[in-house]
Amino acid sequence: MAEILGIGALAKRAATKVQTIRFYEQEGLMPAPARSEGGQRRYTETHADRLAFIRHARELGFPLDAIRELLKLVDKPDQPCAEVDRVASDVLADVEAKIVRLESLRGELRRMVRQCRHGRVSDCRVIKVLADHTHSHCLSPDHG
Amino acid sequence: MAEILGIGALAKRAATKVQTIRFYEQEGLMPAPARSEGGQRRYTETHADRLAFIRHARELGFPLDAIRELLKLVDKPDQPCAEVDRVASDVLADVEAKIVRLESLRGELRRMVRQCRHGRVSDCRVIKVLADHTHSHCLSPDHG
DNA sequence: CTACATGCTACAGTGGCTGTAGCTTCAAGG
DNA sequence: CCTTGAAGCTACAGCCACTGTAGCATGTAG
Repeated sequence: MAEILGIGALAKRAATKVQTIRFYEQEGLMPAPARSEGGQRRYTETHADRLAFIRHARELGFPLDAIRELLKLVDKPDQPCAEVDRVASDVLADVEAKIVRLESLRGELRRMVRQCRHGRVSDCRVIKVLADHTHSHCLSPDHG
Repeated sequence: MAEILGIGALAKRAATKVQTIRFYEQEGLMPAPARSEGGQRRYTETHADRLAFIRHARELGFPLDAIRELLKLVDKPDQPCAEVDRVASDVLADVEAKIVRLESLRGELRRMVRQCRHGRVSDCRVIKVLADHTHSHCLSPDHG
């Protein structure tokens, strides 16, 4: 154990790109690792764990700012986890809001596409709906 | 009728920012309008209609490239509208794919937040799930 | 004629990477 | 030991669709 990893090996483990790891370091999400004599980054298991944490959080929709906050909290393990809960709940609320909006868009788009009679552009329902500045075709006009 | 609009008035009508209109002109979505003696943009109803079309399409999730394509098609009203239909269907498919992904994320996040026992950070389920590199807590590990 | 609002261009910043150019270093084979 | 090719380095541009800012010029109402 206590394996030493080059940036490429670390990237492969976390299924990321090399540049992404350097970007996280630049952004303060990953700590600057030791360097070889020639100046190349040398990582440990600790780094691999941290990168896995970041990637998993990203996959779940946490923005980098939220992840930064979580990483700070992880270093204070005796504090209550209310803050952690809040960060996760914020991300959840954000995801839920996005779903609501996208479902509304899906409805409008489906109706548009369904009404298309496959005639000429001049008669196309899709074009007509899009050109309709009054939004009178829309079920809810607040998709803006 | 045939009202002449300054860029501010046009922006207000379309509920956009002034800069957005200039950006659309730069991107070739809005035609360059006439200018006043002093060099300020002077718009007509035609411009207002075109901007409304662009905004409505944007609200429905059409990317600018798709809108560019639609605007070209609008200028050929005698062609069949299969292309229009395809562009709209692509956007719909994109929206549907995003919904599927977000619903999966919502599931993971809800389970994470629900399992939080509101104790110490060191025991926090949210942190544990995120730190779990094996994704064994996840219903579907392919949220990446 | 004087304010003050509006408009102009040009450019930087957003988020989260990704790609490129032009170098240097590393590791394996001969 | 030497070469070769992969991998790494820094620094910067690009993606999308805007948004904001700086530093001026113009337009309009009183």
